[in-house]
Amino acid sequence: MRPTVHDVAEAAGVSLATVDRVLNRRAGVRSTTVAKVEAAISRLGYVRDISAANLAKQRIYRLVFIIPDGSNSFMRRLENELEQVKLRSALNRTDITVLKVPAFDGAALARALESIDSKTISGVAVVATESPMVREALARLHRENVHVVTLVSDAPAFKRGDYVGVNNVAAGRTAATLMGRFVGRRPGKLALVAGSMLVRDHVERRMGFEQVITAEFPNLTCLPVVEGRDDAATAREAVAACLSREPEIVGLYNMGAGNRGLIDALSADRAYAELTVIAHELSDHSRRALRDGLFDAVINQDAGHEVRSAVRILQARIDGTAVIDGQESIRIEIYLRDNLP
Amino acid sequence: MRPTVHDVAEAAGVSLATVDRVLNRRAGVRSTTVAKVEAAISRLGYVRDISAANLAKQRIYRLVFIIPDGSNSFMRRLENELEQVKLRSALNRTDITVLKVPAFDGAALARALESIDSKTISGVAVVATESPMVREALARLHRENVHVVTLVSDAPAFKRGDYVGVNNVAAGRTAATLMGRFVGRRPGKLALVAGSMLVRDHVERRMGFEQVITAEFPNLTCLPVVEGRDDAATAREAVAACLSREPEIVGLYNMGAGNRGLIDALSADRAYAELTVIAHELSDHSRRALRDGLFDAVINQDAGHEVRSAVRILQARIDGTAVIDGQESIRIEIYLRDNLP
DNA sequence: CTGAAAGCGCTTACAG
DNA sequence: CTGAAAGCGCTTACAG
Repeated sequence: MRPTVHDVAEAAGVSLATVDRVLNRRAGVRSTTVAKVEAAISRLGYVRDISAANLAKQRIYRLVFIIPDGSNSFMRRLENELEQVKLRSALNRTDITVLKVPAFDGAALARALESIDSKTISGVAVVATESPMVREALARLHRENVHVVTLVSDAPAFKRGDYVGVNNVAAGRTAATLMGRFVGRRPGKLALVAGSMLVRDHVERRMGFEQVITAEFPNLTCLPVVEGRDDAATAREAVAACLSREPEIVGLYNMGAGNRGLIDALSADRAYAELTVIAHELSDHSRRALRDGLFDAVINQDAGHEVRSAVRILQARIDGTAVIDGQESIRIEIYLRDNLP
Repeated sequence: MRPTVHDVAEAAGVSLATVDRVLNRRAGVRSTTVAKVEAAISRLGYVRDISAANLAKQRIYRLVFIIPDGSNSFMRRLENELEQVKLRSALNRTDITVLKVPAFDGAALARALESIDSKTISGVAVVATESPMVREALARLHRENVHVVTLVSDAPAFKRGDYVGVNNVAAGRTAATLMGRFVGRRPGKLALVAGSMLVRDHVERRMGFEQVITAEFPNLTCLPVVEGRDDAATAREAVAACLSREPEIVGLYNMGAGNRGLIDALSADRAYAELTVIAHELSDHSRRALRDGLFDAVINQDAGHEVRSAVRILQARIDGTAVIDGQESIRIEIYLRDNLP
């Protein structure tokens, strides 16, 4: 049988209340008493039963998730996964509030972060936009003991939280290797499409992509990045213009959202079916494009995994327990039409 | 506040004990009483707190995992992940016993299954070998209310359990698409290496691989399968012989274990560096081969995910709660040197 | 600075 | 067939 607080209390010659004080590092215990209890704990190999503790405490993990508003389908998928988690959240003594803020808007994000009451909220997960105001707002939460996780897009200047998302430089490199290998040895140009070069993920993916193309596929050259604003109509126009302007294009890499617009542009001319196309994020549209052969590969991150991971990490930080790294590391997934889940 | 058993008891005008009897479908309650309690439950929207129930019951989930013995490094990885889970298992009121049996040996597996005492064990996860004895042993467990999960390798004839693993036909198809695209348009032959054509996973991977090569890459032809017995030395000899016998080989697909032998054979002649090589399962050896450019892609399934998933599913089946499909579906992962975790 | 007693949401003998 | 009381492993006022 595992030892309990009763065993510790008896072994240390103190009461349950005192054991509890030591376990929870509450002030006001004589240091010799603390030592006695700690000795008993390590002698017995006592490990606290967190479920029982949470039951007694009637602890509820109050978490806030802040994600971008708008039509970006990956963000909507994230929101949908959050809804799923909320349905089961009562069972985990977890209460999740979702806040939506305008995309690419540091000031709005900072305001949302400032609105968080550290008295009632114990953890925050946020799709970060980089800005000094955001950084300061995150720092305030950290000072007030609110645990922070950055989700999908990191804020490297803020070092006090966990990041749940992929390494986007590596994701760009992965796309480039697939592109180079799929295109083969013939020479040609590559069209690059991003949402905005102001967003960190897209900048990083581009960097990784160009690194590999330059170093390993000298037959290919990258054209300047076309910005689609993560919006279907804008992306369609931008891609169509680029494709008609540059007849030597052999491949296209969309590192942002707006796959719907991209698909429309590619469907406009049967000659485009020859292009090697690599995009990000699985959705109904990108799945169909893979099945139809319009896309050759999709790089994905699992939104459900990210949401569940962020919740588990916040809970672990709040409880002070360990995080299982293997379980929480988000993979750079490659999908062909053959391995779609 | 969520309603509790006290609220239900009061609303139904009965005692806690009776509420508990109804909740746990214990016999010996008058049907009108059952109806009253069930009405109260649904009226209040009562949901049982499983942690509290497990605390009161002092429930321990006693699980047995049966995996193949031997040098197959994927199986050793599975075993290692099980050790990790066991380290944390006391926290989850879970007790896991690992049984190792000779690989490819249905009789030995059946004996291990027969040794399981259904009085004390409530769930079993097993890397299945197909045989009538195994099927009967699994059926016995099911009859005696032991929940069963097949792990990595399914036993389709036994339909009463969950399968935690990948679709191996799809995995073979995925390998073939990568092979065909990486090789390009030049004609040539493909070497296929398996552990044994008696194992279901390998048969299925081969089927998927050949389907796609035949249908979509007419420039390529698959050579007869070479058996490496999932053993390094045997695999090395078999591959070396095949490569020297067939000068027109442009690609090699290893659908089994034994990557170490494969790597040795490929390292023997610098000309082999030109080959497109696709293998299964990430390990120290296959990672290095990817980094060195000896392997072009590795198809993987996440052993840690599989073990944790099997545990969660067994717990859910024992508790009668829902499983989260998205969380438990095992992905066919593709790794290039760029997206290694 | 420390302890006795009640309580978190369940389940379990035991008694009737 | 049903209920009162104690207990699972913790925490929390409250009293001293």
